[in-house]
This record gives sequence, C-alpha cells and structure tokens, in this order.
Amino acid sequence: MKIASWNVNSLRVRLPQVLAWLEIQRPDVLALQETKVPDAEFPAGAFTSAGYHALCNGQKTYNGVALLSRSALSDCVTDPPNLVDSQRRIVAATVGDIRVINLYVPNGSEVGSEKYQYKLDWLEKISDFLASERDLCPQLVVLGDFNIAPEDRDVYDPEGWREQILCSTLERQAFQRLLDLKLSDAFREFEQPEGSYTWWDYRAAAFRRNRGLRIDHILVSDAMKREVQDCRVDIEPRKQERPSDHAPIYANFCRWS
DNA sequence: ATGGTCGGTAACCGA
Repeated sequence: MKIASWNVNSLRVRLPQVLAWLEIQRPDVLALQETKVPDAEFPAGAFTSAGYHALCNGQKTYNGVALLSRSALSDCVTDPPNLVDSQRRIVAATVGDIRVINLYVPNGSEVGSEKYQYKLDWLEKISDFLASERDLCPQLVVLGDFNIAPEDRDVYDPEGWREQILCSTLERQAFQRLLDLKLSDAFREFEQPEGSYTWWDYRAAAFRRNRGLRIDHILVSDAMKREVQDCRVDIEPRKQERPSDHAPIYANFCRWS
C-alpha cells in the first residue's frame, strides 16, 4: 500500500500533472495541499475517471486540502472541535483500517510576525487533535506540508537559515511535540541520499542548484511504523514545465489497500 | 550579481 503527499500549489494549474503522477505511481492514497479551489469547483470527475474517491476541503485563492483514495473514504473530519478556523487546512478520513490526516500547516511568513504566532498556536491545537485521533485508531498516518524543516540536515544551507522561518527553534520544538505523540518521521526510518528535499523556491534556480528544504512529511504511528517498507521523495514532477514548488513524497506499507 | 518566481487575482498578497 502506497500513501503519498503533494503540495500542488493550485490544483487548477497542476491537475494534468497530478493525473499523470497518479497513473505512474498508482498511490492508494494521495494527500494534496494548496489546492486553492472551492469545493464546488473541485475536479472530482477527473479523479473519479482515474479511479479515485475524493474528499476536498477547499476555499478560494488560499490553502485548501484534499484526500484521494482508490478505496472508499469514511469518517471525514475537516474541523476539529478545538480548531475553529476559516482557513481550510485539514482533511482527515479513514481508509480501510487506517486513519489518514492530511495537514497544510501555516507557513508563518516571518519569525516573530503575527502569522508566525498563528502557526505556533495552530500546531499546539493540532497536537491535541492528533492525540485524540491516535486514541481512536492505532493505525495512524499524519502527512502533508508541515512547513518545518526538522533538522539542519533537512536544509541546504543550515547557517543561512538559522532561526529563519521554517527552521526556527520554536517551530522545530512544535514538530518534536508531534513526534512525542508516538509518531515517527517515516522518511528517517530509512537511509536517504544527502540533500533530500521536498521544496525549492521558484527563484534563483533553486531547484537546479538543489537549494531546498525538507518540509513535507509522513508521520506514522507505531502500528504503521512496523509496516513501512520505504519512504521517498519523487523529484521528477519538480523537473517538469510549470511545476509546483514542492515534490511529492510517498511511503509504501506491507499491506494490501 | 544581496535579487531573483510563481499563483490568484486584478494592485498587490502569500509562499
């Protein structure tokens, strides 16, 4: 079973690339972020034709998440009780016996800004939600765009990014608190190439120079950690014309969908 | 080379 995550930076623009990627990689589940499309305009038909069920939680212009799955999705949550927010950043659902939670964590803009505080508050609240979800279902996968590079090795220039947004100590501590919920970073369960990243700025030919950060993650509960077989970044879509600034990541689990 | 590029939307904001 393959579970993937991809910040597409506008599903309208990236739909052909997403459909192509579904055909090539055949993930059982794909979590999308930054769809930037209201639910009424979500291209559900295209995904149905491709063999996927879809759940969307979108809005105009900003944010927006969705879950695609080859098998049915149930028990959808978009608004945890303690996270009242007009920004559409969460969609959770059950696939078989696995609880999948797709997150688009706020970017935070700049350390010390109002948006930065919103990000930290949001992470605090999501932590409570994840704890309650974990207690309901031991087979838990939490994935998405976390907008946090957990360690220096996840950053192409750690000194240049020291205490900058995506890398600050408070953000890294917030990420660690998620791991403290007995969740593991699936990517770090395996040997990985140095310079593995999931996001590269559009500017300054950052991708060509591999000036990236690893800010998209797949976190797994202990029950799922026992079954994870590999976790990779697929940089092929980032090489294409008009790419998202993020690459997809995926993990394979030793079970059928 | 201390800037640079996207997407959404309609002058700039967010990333």
